[in-house]
Amino acid sequence: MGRAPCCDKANVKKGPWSPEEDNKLKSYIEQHGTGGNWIALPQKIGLKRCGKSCRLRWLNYLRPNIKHGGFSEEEDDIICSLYISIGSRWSIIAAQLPGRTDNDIKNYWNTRLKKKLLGKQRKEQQAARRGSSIKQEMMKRSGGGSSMVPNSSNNQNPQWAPGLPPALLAPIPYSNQEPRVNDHASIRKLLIKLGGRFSQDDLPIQLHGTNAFNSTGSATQFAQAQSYVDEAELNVLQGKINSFPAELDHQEIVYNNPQGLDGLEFLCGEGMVDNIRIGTSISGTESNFWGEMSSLVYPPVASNYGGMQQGTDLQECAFGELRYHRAN
DNA sequence: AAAATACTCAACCGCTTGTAA
DNA sequence: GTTACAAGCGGTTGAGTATTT
Repeated sequence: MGRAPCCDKANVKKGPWSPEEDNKLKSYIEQHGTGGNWIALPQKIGLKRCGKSCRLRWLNYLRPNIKHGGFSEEEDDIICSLYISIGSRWSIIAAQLPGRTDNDIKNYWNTRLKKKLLGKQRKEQQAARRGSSIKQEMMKRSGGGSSMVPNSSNNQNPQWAPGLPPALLAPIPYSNQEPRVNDHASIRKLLIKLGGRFSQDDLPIQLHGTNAFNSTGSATQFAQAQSYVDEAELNVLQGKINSFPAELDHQEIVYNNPQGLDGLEFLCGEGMVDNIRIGTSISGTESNFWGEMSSLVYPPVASNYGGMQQGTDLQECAFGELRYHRAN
């Protein structure tokens, strides 16, 4: 048995809003507010629209102080930075950009920002190819084989082409099987690796320097973002971890980042997750970027990440974090 | 000039979350 | 604790527009 529809679909108008409809909705809300019930609102004002549609129209277009288009470089940076930190939580990202709506940011990201970044990626790829062919040529001439020479078994090693992860060297992952899920993770990786204005180091600083984290509202929003990691997700995560093939144990789970974990199977298959460092499987000394990022972005949970980095049970840490945020 | 293709973005859909009864 | 319902959210669609061939 499915959910009851929120409105009578047969008697509801769809499609673009007319100026008359806009005026009706706007003037009513300006005078009376929403009345706390969007579903009832269209009937009150004689609009043949679904309540959800009214809400969306108001929030995205009619509400005062809405900005459209013309995203600044600063806004780009904030969006990218937050995307790295929290993924496609558009409403939370929008909360950091006054006058911007989640829909606007989402569209902007999907249509422009992502491409902008992929443009950077292509440049990096070209540079890498140039670099690797020179390297190969040099190796041929020197006659020396090396473990760094790519072959069928180790060309997913991130150490090959230093500074460029497999994600940048491989074709843009847009397979039929996993068309989008992994996109979040690979783009995040790209953002991190691209350096420059999106470099790992300046992200948190930049965010603190802007309005992103210094308002009380932001703290709440980020606590909310954290609390999205619920028990069910953790169970799924645990399942994924348990089912990891042994050869992947040098890779790193993106802690506390459910969207990064989505599509993990694919990432592992493609060798796109650099390091997995879970519990006793932790190895190597590379820094845990997500952990570090999160500890900077979400100061209250830093201790938990510390615990995880020392090999503390993942689930316990994550639950501890949940408890913290829910208690707050 | 016309057709094909690419791009943008407003709006919809369906799922999850929060909350009141 | 359970149920029902509205709000909120992110993913997706499709019409309109711009650009390329």
